[in-house]
Amino acid sequence: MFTIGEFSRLARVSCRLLRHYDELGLFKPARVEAATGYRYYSAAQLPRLNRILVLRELGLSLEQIAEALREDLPAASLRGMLLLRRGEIARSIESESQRLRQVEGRIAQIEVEGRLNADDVVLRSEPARVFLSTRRTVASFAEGARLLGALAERAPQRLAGRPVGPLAAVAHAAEFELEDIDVEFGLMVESALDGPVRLGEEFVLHTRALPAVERLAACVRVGPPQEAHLTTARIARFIEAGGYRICGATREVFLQRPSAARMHEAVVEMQFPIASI
Amino acid sequence: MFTIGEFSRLARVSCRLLRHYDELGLFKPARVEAATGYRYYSAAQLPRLNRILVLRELGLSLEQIAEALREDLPAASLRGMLLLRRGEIARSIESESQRLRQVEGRIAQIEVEGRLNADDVVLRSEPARVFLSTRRTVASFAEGARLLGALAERAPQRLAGRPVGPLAAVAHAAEFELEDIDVEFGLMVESALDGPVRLGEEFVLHTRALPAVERLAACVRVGPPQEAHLTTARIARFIEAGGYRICGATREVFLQRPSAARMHEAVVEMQFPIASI
DNA sequence: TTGCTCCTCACGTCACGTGAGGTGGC
DNA sequence: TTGCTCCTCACGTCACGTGAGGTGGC
Repeated sequence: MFTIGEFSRLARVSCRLLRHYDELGLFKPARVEAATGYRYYSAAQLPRLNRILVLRELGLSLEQIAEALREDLPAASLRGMLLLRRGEIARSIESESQRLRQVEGRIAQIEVEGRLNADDVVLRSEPARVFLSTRRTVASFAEGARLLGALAERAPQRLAGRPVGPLAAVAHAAEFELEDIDVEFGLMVESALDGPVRLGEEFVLHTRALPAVERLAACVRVGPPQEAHLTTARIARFIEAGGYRICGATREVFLQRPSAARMHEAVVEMQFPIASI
Repeated sequence: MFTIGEFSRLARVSCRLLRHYDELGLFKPARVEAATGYRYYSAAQLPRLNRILVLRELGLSLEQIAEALREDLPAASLRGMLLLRRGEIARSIESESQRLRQVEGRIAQIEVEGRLNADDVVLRSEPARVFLSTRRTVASFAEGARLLGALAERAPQRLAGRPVGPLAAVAHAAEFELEDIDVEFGLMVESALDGPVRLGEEFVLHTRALPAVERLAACVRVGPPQEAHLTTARIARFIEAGGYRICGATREVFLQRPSAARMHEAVVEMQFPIASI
C-alpha cells in the first residue's frame, strides 16, 4: 500500500487529482484510515487509473469516463462514445483550421497595409430568409434611396399578425452600376404570406426565398449612403487579404428602419457572400 | 440612442454580453442614466463592438482584446499578438489531429477485438535521463532477475548527496531473446557522476545518457515477471491498432524498488518507444 | 523541536448563460 | 392592472491548481 504522495509519483499525477477523483467517486483509494482520513492506494489500482487517464486523453469528460468504466457497459456503447468523440474532434479541427486561415488573413492585411483596417468586417453565416420584395431597375442611386424611404414609410409593423423584420435590398447585377440599377428590395418576414401584398400605389410585394449563405463578409455602415463606398472598401480589403472571392448577390440590411428624411442616420449592414478561392 | 435590448438585436449579441463587457470596461454604453441605471448605446458604437467580436473570433482573450484596442498600440504589436495566436492554433490543430488518430486507433481496436483491451496502455513522451548502468549478456531470464534483485539490495538511497531514482533495465537486442540476453540495467539518477560507481563485488556502474523519447507506449505491470507477456501483449495490440511501429530499445522501469524475495509484487512500467508507420 | 506529509475547506480559472427577485413606464 | 423591459446580484460551468490553516508521526 502506498500513501497518496507515493502513489502520485508512481502514477505521475498530482495528489489533487487523486483527491478530486476520490471525491467524484471515479477512483477511490483501496483503503481510507478512519482515524486520520489518510488515503492508501495499492499497486493493483494502477491499471484502472491508467484506463481513466487514457480516456481523458481522448477528450472524454470525467462523467463520460465514469460511464465508460461501468462494468456492465457493452463494448458497442463505448464504441458509440468514441465515434461521437471522433466527430467532435473532426469538427473542432475543421473550425480551428478556418480560424487559422482568418488569423493569417489578418496578419497578411497588417503586412500589406501597415495596420488592421478592416477589423470591423465580420465573417458569419446567414440562414435562409423569407423576403417580401419587389424587383426593379432604378435609374439612379437617388431614385433608389427615395424608393426605400417611401417603402419604409408605408411598411406596417405587423403583417398577417406576425411582426415584420428589417428592410433590405439585394443588388442582382454582376457588376457595380451607377445607373439603371437592377435591385430587389422589400421586407424580411418570418414566414411566407398568401398572395402579394400591396403597399400604397407604388409597391406590390411578392414572397421570395432568400437562400442561406454559408459565409458572409459583413460590415455595418453608420451614416449617409454617400459613405457606403468606405464600407465596401473595407470589405473588399478583407476579402482580398483573406483569399476569398465574392460568390453571390450583395445585400444591404437596414438594422434601423430608415425614413426618407433621416437617411444620413442609417444603420445598414452590407453583406457579401464569399467563398475561398 | 438604443436601449440595451434594441442594441443587442442590432449587434446580434446577448444583453448579458453587453453588460459583461461594460463591467470589464471593454465596451461601455454611450450614456448611462443615473436615476435608473439604464444603459443607452449609439449606432456609432457598432464598429468598435464588431472589432471586439472579430478579435474574439480569432481566439484572443478579452484581456488581449482590450490591449489590442488601445489607441496607442502600434500595428507591430497587434501583428505580434496574431503571430503568437497563429502558433497556438497550429499547435492545437496538431495535437487535435494526434488525438483523432488515437481515437481512431481505439475504435479500430474495438472493431477487431470486440472490446477495449489495451486501454491501460498510455502514450506519452519521456525526457532524457541520466542512467548509471552496466551492460551484460545474461544467460537467462532467471539470471537477469537474480542480478536485478542483487543490484536492488546493494543500491544506496543516495549517491553523492543526491537521491537515487528507480531501477531500470534496457533490452538492446533487435529481437526478443530467451537466452544470452543483451541487457543494460542500473539506476536512474539526477545528474552525471564523476567516474564509475562500485556496488559490492558484482557491479561497476557507468554514467550513460538515456535519450529522450518523443512517443512511448507504456503499460504498468503489477505482479511476477512470468506475467510480463500479458503486458507486452497489450502494448503490442495498442501499437498495431494505432498504426505505430517500435523504434527503439524497450525499457522496464521499476516503480517500486524490487527485492529478490519480493519479485512477485513488482510494479514495473514497460516502455516501448514508437513512431507512426 | 523542526520538517515532512497528510488532511479539509475554499477560492480562482474564462466568458458568459441562466435564473432570482425587484423596478419603472405604457 | 398586466406585460414588457430594464436593473443588480449570484450561482454554475470543467477539471483541477493553488494557497490557507491545521494535524500526526519521525
